[in-house]
Amino acid sequence: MSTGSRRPRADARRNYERLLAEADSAFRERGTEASLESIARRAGVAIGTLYGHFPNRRALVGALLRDRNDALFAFGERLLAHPSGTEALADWVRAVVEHAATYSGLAAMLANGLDDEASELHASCVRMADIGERLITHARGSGAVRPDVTGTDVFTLINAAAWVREQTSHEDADRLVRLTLDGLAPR
Amino acid sequence: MSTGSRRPRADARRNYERLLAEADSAFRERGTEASLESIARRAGVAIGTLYGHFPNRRALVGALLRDRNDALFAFGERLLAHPSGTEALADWVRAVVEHAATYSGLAAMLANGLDDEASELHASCVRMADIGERLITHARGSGAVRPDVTGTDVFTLINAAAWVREQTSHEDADRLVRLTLDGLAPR
DNA sequence: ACAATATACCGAGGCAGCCTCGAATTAACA
DNA sequence: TGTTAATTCGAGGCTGCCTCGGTATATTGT
Repeated sequence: MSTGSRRPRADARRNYERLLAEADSAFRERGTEASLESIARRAGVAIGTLYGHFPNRRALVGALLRDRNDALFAFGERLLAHPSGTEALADWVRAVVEHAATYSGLAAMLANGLDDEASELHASCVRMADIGERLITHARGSGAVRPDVTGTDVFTLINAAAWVREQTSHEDADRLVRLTLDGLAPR
Repeated sequence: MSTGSRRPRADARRNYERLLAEADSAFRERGTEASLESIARRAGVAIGTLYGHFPNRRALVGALLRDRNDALFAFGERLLAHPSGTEALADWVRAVVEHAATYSGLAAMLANGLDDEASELHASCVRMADIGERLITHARGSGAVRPDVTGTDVFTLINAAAWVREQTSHEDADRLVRLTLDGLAPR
């Protein structure tokens, strides 16, 4: 909210943090569609203040995800060195599904994030897709994956599984992942 | 809206039909979350009238789906006689995904319909799951499907693919279906 | 044709949520 | 301690959900 060279105001910083904290718990409890007004209320701040810090819902979600995303990407990079391409791929899928499960509604935001250039989450989605792509290449090297399978397929599977997990259960999502990953193998 | 033994009022019947027609086009254009007030407006009817005919959104969707559901189930029953269990299963999955794609948001309603006893769509979901179950058994007979694959897996795949189709594209959904169906086969 | 009556319609109104904007406040700095 | 730019506040306009009491009218029996 500042541009000049002054030190950022203490109240602004405090409110920013409070908003993040309340948003996190609201999103965990009620999903990414939780009321922004109630978040502001619980943070002890007027609604205008919330909008001052975060122009829209996506910005708020994006800010909350930044750290977690970094950790996730780091994990993905490490997986590229995994001896088994198949296992690395499976671990990646499971990790991202787990990640996407923190807030219900997140799967939809991620699925759309790839197209929507304007989104804060766009960069993260691109990064995720890229890691998936490289893991596929890696797995193909071990001959464990069909030649026609793409990074998009992995991204799709991840989003689908995350959504299933939101809608029904961990177990159903896991079964879908297992079955589909099996489907990736050459016949 | 009537309980007695009188002949149903002509205006009521007319409004009912108009509401259904407008709801159908609104849901096609804007998904199942389209504004009910705008549907009433476009049907030339007051909002209270809409609620008089359909106590809630689910009832409206349910009424719209009734015919299509019947056709779908009939198709499913016919598939049980298909010589190839695998093909029958694939055809079924594709048909239901197609069906669920008519309104965006429908995939979520179906995914929840299985649990939610109160829902109008509950019966349809049960029926769909049942047909899936029988098709799996059928396919297992031809040795084309692993013994541990369940009807729930099929239901999950269908919902997931329908959702992907809503969110991204026909193509992505198709690829997910193909890959996962391949994963059902014994190794 | 005309009541009588059940049936259906209407739409104001209460509630919640989104988002904006001008006025009021206040932290940082000199 | 005054100045100033940054930040906060919250009323208000908008849309949408849903209910309910009052009103209109289609059907029926005469």
